[in-house]
Amino acid sequence: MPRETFENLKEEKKQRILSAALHEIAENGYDKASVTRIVKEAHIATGSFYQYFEDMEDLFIYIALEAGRLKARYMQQALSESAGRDLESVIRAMYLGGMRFGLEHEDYYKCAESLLRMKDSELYHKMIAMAEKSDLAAWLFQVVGEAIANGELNKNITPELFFKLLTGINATIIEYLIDRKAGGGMDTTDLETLCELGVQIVLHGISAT
Amino acid sequence: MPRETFENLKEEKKQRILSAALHEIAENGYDKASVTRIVKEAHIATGSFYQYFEDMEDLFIYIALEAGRLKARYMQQALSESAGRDLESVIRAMYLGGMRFGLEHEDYYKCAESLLRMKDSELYHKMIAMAEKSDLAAWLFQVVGEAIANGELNKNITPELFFKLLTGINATIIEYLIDRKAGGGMDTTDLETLCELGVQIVLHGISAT
DNA sequence: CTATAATATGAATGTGAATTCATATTCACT
DNA sequence: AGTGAATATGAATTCACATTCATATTATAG
Repeated sequence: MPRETFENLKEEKKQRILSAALHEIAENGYDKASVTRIVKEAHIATGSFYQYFEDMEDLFIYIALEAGRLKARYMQQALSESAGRDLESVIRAMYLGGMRFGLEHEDYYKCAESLLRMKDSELYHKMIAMAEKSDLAAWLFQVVGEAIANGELNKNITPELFFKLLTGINATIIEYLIDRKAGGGMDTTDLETLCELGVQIVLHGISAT
Repeated sequence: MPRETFENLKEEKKQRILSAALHEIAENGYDKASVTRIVKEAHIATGSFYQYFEDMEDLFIYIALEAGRLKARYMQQALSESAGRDLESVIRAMYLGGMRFGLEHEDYYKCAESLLRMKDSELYHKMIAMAEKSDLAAWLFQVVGEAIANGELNKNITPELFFKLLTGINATIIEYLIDRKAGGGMDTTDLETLCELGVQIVLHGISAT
């Protein structure tokens, strides 16, 4: 968690630092992000950085938690727009939330991705723990448990593998989406279409439905 | 490509260096791998390393190419065991080959993964180019093209997204597999079962078949 | 056995980046 | 304005490497 001094900063400066950090980490990933470049881009002195954060790790934690909170809001929003609480609806909400978040906060998304790749760091475990405590996870757990009990799912799927596949497929689609956006060819209908595609692939695979 | 001196080394020493490098890169990834640690683990002098390789990048290239060749062999083997050349058979062969490779050469697999994450490096592009020239890729391309033309696939899938999903799902399952192996609970039937699960998920999603 | 080339070695050098620290500036309050 | 606390600054320090180099050892051939 950042020091008091950071919280006390004028909003403008705070944002300047935050977006420089976000940009740097999104671009270079967790391991190669450099304090030197961040302070240069934010137009603050090197020493000031350590006035605000213990060290690099401290900054990472701040950004990771922020990303987590932000994404959670998108998830809740999507879930509140959703009609049912059946497996398909919950997956759809999760995908829609995730995709909107990734598209509208590309930097946060990339930072989170990069952090989730560092499977050994404490930070990774903190983020996983946080995600597992969310309402969405609770719902998913319950709904998947029921679906498995009812024999609705392929009998070899474990809940653990299910989650990995679910998030993996979502990540694949979000990255595809981000690339498409960078390439220029994107309109709003694409998001809905791709989201539905993701849901259908999870449920019914790549075959024509 | 390594220097002559490396090729001239006694097989035992060559393997010692190679496996130290493999281990180091698998453990710490492309960016954080350290020459110092490699030479320590391989019991050679720092200077010797530069007798064998131009620099770190040179070593990476060597390992990446080696991993590519090794994986290609697994793919060919799986494909040669396979009956048909239809979409399902080709996907199954690809998954089986990938999973055996990942399981039997965890370090090579992890190195390749880490390299494929560095989307900007030249090495990344070299590896992609290499993969795209393979027989398997050619088959997949043709078979997917036909399936799309025949309306067998979900109409929103593009070949590009198809490949991302295919490799993404495979990677998810391989990682699940590696984790399981590390945890101890693994026998040979698991591989076949999980491979089939992967194929069914790609084709028909998570629903009971 | 000698001479020459090839290989091995690890201390020395150079680099880039994180972190600290002594000093300067600004702020908040009287 | 005056005073102490909070904040800002960037040069100095450390550190962990990669890479080089002068020297030592080993292999090869005559």
